[in-house]
Amino acid sequence: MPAKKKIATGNAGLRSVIPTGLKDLDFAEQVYEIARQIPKGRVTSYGAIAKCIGTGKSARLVGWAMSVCGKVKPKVPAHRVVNSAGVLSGKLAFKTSTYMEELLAKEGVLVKNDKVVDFKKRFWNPSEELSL
DNA sequence: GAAATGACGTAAG
DNA sequence: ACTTACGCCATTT
Repeated sequence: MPAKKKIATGNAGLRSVIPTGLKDLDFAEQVYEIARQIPKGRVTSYGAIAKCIGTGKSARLVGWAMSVCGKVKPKVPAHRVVNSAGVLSGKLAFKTSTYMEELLAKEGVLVKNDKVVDFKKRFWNPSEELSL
């Protein structure tokens, strides 16, 4: 019964980057809000974010939201979000195919063969850390 | 409107 | 660890 908690973001700019009548602007806002709270040097997964929001099974939608996050301001640390296997599945969406890995390395997160090293230890669970 | 697509996830072989 | 298959849901064709 703890219905989803609405997070006030005021992402007015988001409207302009989303094409036609997007229904889940609300969803996207929450995804970004959580993503921005990922501590430096930590990573999380799409599914974890989806679960934290409450949609649970809509991990794909989190990925979709991230695909347009590059146009959103303030900037979203999308490089800290990987899939459940710890793979940098979205690295191709960055400026260069190595940019995502570089950003992570810069924050102390080592990436080997497109996968986060010690992913389990680096994993940051929003549902727990945000005390939801 | 049906079929395909996708920065996903879990289960099974 | 890798591949196949299925479920999920908004967007695109």
